[in-house]
Amino acid sequence: MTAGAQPRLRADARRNRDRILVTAAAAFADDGPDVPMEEIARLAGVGVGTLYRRFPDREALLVAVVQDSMARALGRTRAAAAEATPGQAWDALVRSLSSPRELRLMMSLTSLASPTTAAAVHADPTTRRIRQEYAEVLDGLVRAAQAEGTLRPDVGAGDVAHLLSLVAYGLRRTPDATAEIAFERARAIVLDGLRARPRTPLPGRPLTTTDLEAE
Amino acid sequence: MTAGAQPRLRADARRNRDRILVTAAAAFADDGPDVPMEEIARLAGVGVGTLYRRFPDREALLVAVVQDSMARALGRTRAAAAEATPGQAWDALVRSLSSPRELRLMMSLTSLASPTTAAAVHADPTTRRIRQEYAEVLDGLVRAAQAEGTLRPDVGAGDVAHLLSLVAYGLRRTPDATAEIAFERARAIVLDGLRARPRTPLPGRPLTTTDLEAE
Amino acid sequence: MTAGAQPRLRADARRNRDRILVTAAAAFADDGPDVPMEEIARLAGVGVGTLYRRFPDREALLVAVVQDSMARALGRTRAAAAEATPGQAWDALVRSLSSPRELRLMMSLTSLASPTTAAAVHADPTTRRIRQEYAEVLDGLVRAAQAEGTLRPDVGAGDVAHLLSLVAYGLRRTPDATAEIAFERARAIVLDGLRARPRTPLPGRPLTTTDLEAE
Amino acid sequence: MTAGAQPRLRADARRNRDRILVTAAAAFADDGPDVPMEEIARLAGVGVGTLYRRFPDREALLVAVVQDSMARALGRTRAAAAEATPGQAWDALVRSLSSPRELRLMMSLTSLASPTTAAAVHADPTTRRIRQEYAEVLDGLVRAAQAEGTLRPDVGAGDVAHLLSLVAYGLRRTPDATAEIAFERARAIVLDGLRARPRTPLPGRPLTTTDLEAE
DNA sequence: AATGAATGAGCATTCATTCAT
DNA sequence: GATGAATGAATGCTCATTCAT
Repeated sequence: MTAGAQPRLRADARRNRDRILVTAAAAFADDGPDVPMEEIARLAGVGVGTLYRRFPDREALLVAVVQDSMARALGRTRAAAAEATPGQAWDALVRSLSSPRELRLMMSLTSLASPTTAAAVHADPTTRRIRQEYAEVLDGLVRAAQAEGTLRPDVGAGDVAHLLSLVAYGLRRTPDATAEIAFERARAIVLDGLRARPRTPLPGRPLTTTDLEAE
Repeated sequence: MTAGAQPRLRADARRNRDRILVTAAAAFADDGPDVPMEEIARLAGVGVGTLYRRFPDREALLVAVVQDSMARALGRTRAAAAEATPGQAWDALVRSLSSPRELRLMMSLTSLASPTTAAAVHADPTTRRIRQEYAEVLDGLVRAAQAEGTLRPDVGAGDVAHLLSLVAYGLRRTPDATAEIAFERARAIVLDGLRARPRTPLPGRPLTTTDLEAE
Repeated sequence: MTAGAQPRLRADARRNRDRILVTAAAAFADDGPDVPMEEIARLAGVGVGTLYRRFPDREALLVAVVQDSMARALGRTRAAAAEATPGQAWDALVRSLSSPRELRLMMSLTSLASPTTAAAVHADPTTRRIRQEYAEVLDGLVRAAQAEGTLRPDVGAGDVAHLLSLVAYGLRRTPDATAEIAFERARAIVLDGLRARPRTPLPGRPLTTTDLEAE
Repeated sequence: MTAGAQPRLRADARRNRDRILVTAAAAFADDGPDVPMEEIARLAGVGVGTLYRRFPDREALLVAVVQDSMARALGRTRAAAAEATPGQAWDALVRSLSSPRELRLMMSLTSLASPTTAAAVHADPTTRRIRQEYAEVLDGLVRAAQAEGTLRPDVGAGDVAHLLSLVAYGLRRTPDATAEIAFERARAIVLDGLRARPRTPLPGRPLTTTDLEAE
């Protein structure tokens, strides 16, 4: 699932690396890109030294987490595209956004970190490659959906990616019923904005501003 | 302009306070919620001591900046609502989102700062009051727009606020032509999703994923 | 005595700066260029923060100490040169080496620190200037001594500086009677090697290897 | 070549030990006594584990390197003494200083390392023994040279050793033509200071201070 | 025996905040 | 009131050393 090119690690080292990655993703998601490295290590149940042996500094760790996250999102989108029977591109598009926490993590890590770090993520070759492939898959879906007449013809894959990531970003950190609903409603409205013709009923009931107050 | 309750400051002190507030807003917007206090002071042309005399700690400063920002946004929305001739509620809604950098700052300061700080912003009474008034105004606009048949009837002010803030959030830190276009297109699409019936042509040309890569 | 160009410090800050400089010189001399910054701060009776406010990092501190030391040595040599009545250049040369601990510190800090740091010391403009002036004064003394026939004509100021610093380096860290004698004897022998003609009796008694064992 | 008392190692282990020793000597010479153990291991082409199996800690390694170096220097001096035909003690003395990098390494490792380490080197029995034998050989040469009238009678082996090591120390880390010349000139001057009577022409041309600036 | 992974203590440095001038 | 100096807690990172594979 990961995209690194490490020459092959000893089984236990591999296990540690993975544990660190998972823990770091959660920690970043919960506390932002500045969580103390020591806390990540503690949560992963390893010493700081181990953390630093695998990831030379915070930036490297962050890049790795983003890579992992992007790779997973790419996998999901690819799968959705592959399953799409002819005339079902729209559904594939919708499904490609179906587990948005990944997207949210990517976005927040990329855009909230220091400009330097953001640039590092951007410049990383593996990251570039994944983004590239992601763009291709999405582009295919967009054209197909436009061909089948479900997606409005005046948008591009960039618009779609932008909107989808914004919606994903709307997910609050704390998983919470209202947040979930707010997310689904926002998704539906945006999809409606993207759709070529019809209009679907929104789930749940209209949200009040108070609904959003719960953090 | 500000919403605090300071007893009344000497003219120069007042000037200092305002300068700090403006500088801090810019600094937070540019470098995130962790800019060193000393840098803010330097940029504002005062000593740290002065900064701390006005704002007992970073959190207080942040809260004040958010307050200021929200107050301004509320003012704008209120004005838009007031000007709205009957049958023009939709336009008022659109205009209420017309200077989105304010919104973006509010959002990022509120949601990106540490959970503790976010909670502090949330709990602050002035902040609560402004949010409350904001909700009322927005609610009025929403109902009016739905009455006049321009806004879909199954959404609430919460949905609208949520979506508008997401779109605002999409503005990248660096002001950049593509980012601007991306923002306007996203806004148009979302508004289309919100609109009761018609459909408007999007500005610019369809974005490719590559368009978004710049930054 | 110092060569910095600070715009003028508050009296207490100045006092602190000087205290840090003196303490650091002693600490470097005793424990080498790697003494913990915290220990230097502690010895100087200030917090680490204060140390870092004056000297942005270890390298800057080291450079400042070397500068200070070199400036002092230059002062001494200049004074010796100025007092030299005609025909007394040799004595001036000898006196310029009369408080060699300064020299020893300079040497060890310059040559024992990491190559990077050594380069930094070397590149520092103030350091360059002092070295330049030092070279000029020494050169004058060398020519004068050769003119008066006391210094062998086939050496240059570079040779003299090299030898004097080596001899100075021979001083052990711990001030100790034998080390003192060893230093004086070595100086006498080297001066004899440099002298045009005569030969002077060495002070003290012949040293055995055992004498040098005391560290 | 080494002076340790290891019970007898398997051939490959022996090879490893020697390789480590040689590599460590070079690394210490190049980067000072603080080179990371891991780097030494890497340079020697072994794992850290192996390094630690042979030398329980950094100090032990350092002591071993110094021992090796001293043993080699002793060997050379002994050979010089043995070859000395009657009336040639002076030349033997001179030749004993002929490969000074060894000396330089010994010196810097002994005197630049932390006081603790220096003490350890000092206290080590093998080291003591070698130093003892070295003192004896040197002492013989000194007396012989004084008997044949080439060495001034008022110096002892301690003086000679002190001066020779200082001169050796003058060699800069980077091998460099000017440094080489500076070393040779310094040696000649010191020897002149030690010589009973005559005076030899110095090699090369007089050095300027600028000559020494390189590095 | 060799390897290289894991550990954690140690040190450099930064920055929020307090306080003397 | 303003200033900027001093403080020290917090955190990133390195590296000697130990130990599982």
